[in-house]
Amino acid sequence: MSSKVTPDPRRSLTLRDVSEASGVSEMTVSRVLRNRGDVSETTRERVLEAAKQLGYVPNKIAGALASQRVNLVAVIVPSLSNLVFPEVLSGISEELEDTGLQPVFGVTNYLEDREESVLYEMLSWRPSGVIIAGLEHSDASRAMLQNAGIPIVEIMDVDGEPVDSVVGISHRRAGLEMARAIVGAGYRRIGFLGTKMPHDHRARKRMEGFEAGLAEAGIELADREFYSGGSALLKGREMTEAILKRTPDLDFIYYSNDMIGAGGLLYCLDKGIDVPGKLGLAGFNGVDLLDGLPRRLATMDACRREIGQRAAAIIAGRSDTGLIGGAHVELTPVLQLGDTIRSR
Amino acid sequence: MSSKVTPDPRRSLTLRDVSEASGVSEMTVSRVLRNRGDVSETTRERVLEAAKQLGYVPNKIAGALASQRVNLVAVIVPSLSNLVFPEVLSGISEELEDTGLQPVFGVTNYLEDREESVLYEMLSWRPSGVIIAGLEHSDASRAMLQNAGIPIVEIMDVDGEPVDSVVGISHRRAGLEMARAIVGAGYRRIGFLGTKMPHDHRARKRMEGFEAGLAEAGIELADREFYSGGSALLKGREMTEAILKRTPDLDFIYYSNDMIGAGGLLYCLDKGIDVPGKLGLAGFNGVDLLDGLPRRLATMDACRREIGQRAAAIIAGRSDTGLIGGAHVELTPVLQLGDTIRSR
DNA sequence: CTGAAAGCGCTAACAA
DNA sequence: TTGTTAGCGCTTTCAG
Repeated sequence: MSSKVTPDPRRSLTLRDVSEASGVSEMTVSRVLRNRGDVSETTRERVLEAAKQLGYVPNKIAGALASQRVNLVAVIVPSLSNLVFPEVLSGISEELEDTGLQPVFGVTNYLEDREESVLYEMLSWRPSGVIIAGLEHSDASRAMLQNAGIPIVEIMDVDGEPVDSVVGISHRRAGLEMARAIVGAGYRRIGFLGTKMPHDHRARKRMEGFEAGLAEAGIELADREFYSGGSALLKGREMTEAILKRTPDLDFIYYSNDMIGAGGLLYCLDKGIDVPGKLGLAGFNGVDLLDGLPRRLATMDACRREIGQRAAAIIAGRSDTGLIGGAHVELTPVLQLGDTIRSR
Repeated sequence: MSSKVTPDPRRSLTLRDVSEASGVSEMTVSRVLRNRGDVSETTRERVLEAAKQLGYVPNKIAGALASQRVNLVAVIVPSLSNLVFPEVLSGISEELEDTGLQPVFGVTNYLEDREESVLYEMLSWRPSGVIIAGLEHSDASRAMLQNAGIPIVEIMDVDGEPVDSVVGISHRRAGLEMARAIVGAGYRRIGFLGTKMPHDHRARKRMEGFEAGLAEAGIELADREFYSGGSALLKGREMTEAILKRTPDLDFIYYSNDMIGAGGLLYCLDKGIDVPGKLGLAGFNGVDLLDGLPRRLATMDACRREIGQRAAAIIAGRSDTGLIGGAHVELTPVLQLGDTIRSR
C-alpha cells in the first residue's frame, strides 16, 4: 500500500499537479496549455507530456475568474420541438466553430417567466454575448439584457425595437406578401389555421400582416382556427377537416407553419379535393420535410440557418473588439409557390 | 460632470456594491442572496431591495470557484436535427426543472473528434454530472469520463459496457424483435434501408439484431441501401423506388427510422402499391409525425423522453449525495404494428 | 444573527 | 524564456 499523502482523492487535478510533475512553474504550465507567450520547445513538450499523462483538464471556472473572460455565448430559444430552432442552433454552432466561442443553449417553452430565469441563470455565468429569439421580453428581461454590458442579438424577427443588434425577417411582411400572392392568384374565401400559443409573437405578426394584405383587396378572413399541442401533422389534418366542414366554400387555407400545412395537404389529397384548383394551400418556414410530400406545399423560407450564422458572426465580431453597437440585419424570405397555389 | 471615481463602467456589479448600497457586510448579502443561514427579516429586505435596485446579477464563476460546486449538467448528443434528441433533451430539462441543476447542451455531429472536444470543454467547467448519448467513445473520451469524478450517464443504448450508469434500450433486441414480428407475419423477401453514418452505432445495432432475427428463420436480407444527408422524407421515397426497382420481389422494407419510413410509405401509396398486402413496411422511433400520415407506419417506440427523464433523475439523485455508482436502466420499447404489417 | 479572514485555481502584470 | 506576486468575486470557516 502506498503511504503517499493523498489529500482528497476526488479533488480534480490542478495546474500545480502538472507543475510538480513536469518540474516547471505553474505560470509556464499555464502558458503552454493556452499557447500563450514564448515557451521553449523542450519545456512545452515536457509540460504537454505531463498534462496528458495525468489526464489534466483545466479549470475554466478559475481561468474565467482570473482573466475576466468567458468563451460562452448564451443562446435562448422558446422550443426545440419546433424544428425551426434546431436549425438556427446549427447555424450558430457552425459559425462559432473556429472562433473559440462556445454556444450554450437554453429553452423557455414560450414562457416569459422561464425566459427570465434562464436569462438570469445564463448571465450569471458572464457569457461573451447573448443570442435570444424574439423582440418581446418582460421588463425585467429587457433590463438584464440592457445592463449586461455584452453584445445582445435578438433573432428571428425584426418587427419591433431591439435592445442591441437584431437579425431576422419581418413576419408582418411575410404574411403580407403571402396574402398578396394569394389574392393575386384569384382566391377570395380565405381561412387561417394557426397555433394558439399566446406568446408566439411571430405567428401572430404573420397573421396580422396577412390580414393587412387581404384588407388591401377589401377581403376579410373568412374563418380561422387555432390549436395547441399534439402532432402538428395530425392537427393539420383534423383542423383542415373541421374548418372545411364549418366553412365549406373556403378556396384557400393559410397555415401558420409547414407541419400543419403538410397535414392539411395530406388530408386534401386523401379526400380527393382539387388542390390548387378548388382549394389553395400555403404554409410557412420552408422546411426540408416538404420535399418528400406528394405535392410541394407553397411556403416562405424563414432563413433559419442563415439567421443563426449571422447572429453568431455578430457576437464573434464584437467579442474581439469588445465593442457593442446595434447591427440591424433584415433577411428577405423568398416565396415558393410550389404546387398548391394555382398560377392563374 | 461628475467627479465620482468610476472604476470601469463596463465592469459588472459585485457583492461589494450591494453591500455598500445596503450598509450590510458582503457576507450577509451573500447569505441573503443564497437563502442560507439565519438573517433577520429587516436585513434581508434591505439587501434584497438594494440588489434589485442595482440590478445585481451574482457571478456564478466566482461562486463556483469558492464553493467548489457547479449546478451544471453536461448533456452531449450527436445531433439536433434528428428529432429524437430534442425529445430526450426535453425530458432532461423537465426532470431537472426543480432540482437547482441546469442542463447545458453540446452537439457532436456524430464525430468522435467533436465529441472529444465538446466533452473536454464541458468538463473544464466542472459540471455536476454528464449525460452522454451512446456507449461508444474514443479512448480519450472514456478516460476523461472515468477520471471526472462525477456521475456519468450514458443514454439511448444498453448494448455495451458503460463507464458508470446507463439508461436506454437494447437496439439489438429492437431489431431482433422487429425481425421476428415480420417473419411471423409471413414476409420472406426483406430489404433494409438506413443511414450511412458510420458512427450511428444504434442504427447499426438495430440492423445487426434484425439480421440475427431473420437468421433464426433461415432468412437473409434480400437487399439493402444506405443514404446520408438531405430531407429524410424525400430520401425515403427515392430509396424505396430504387430498391424496389433493383429487387422488385421484395415483400418487406425495414427502415432505420420513421422519417425515411414515412417517405417510403408515401411513395407506395402514390404508386398504388398494396401495403401491407404485397409490401410491408416498418420504421423505428415512434415519432409523433406518424400520427398524421394516411396510414400508420409500423414502428417501435424508442422511449426518448423517458430516457431523458431517468438519466436526469440519476444525476439529480447522485448530486445530492455525492455518490457515484452505476445504475443500469433498460427500458423496453413496444412494438406498434400499425397498418403496414399484415396481421396474417 | 453578523462579520473578518483566508482561500478556491487560475492569469495579468511585472520582474528577473 | 521563465518565475513571482497579487488578485478575480465569491463562499467557507471561525469568531464575535
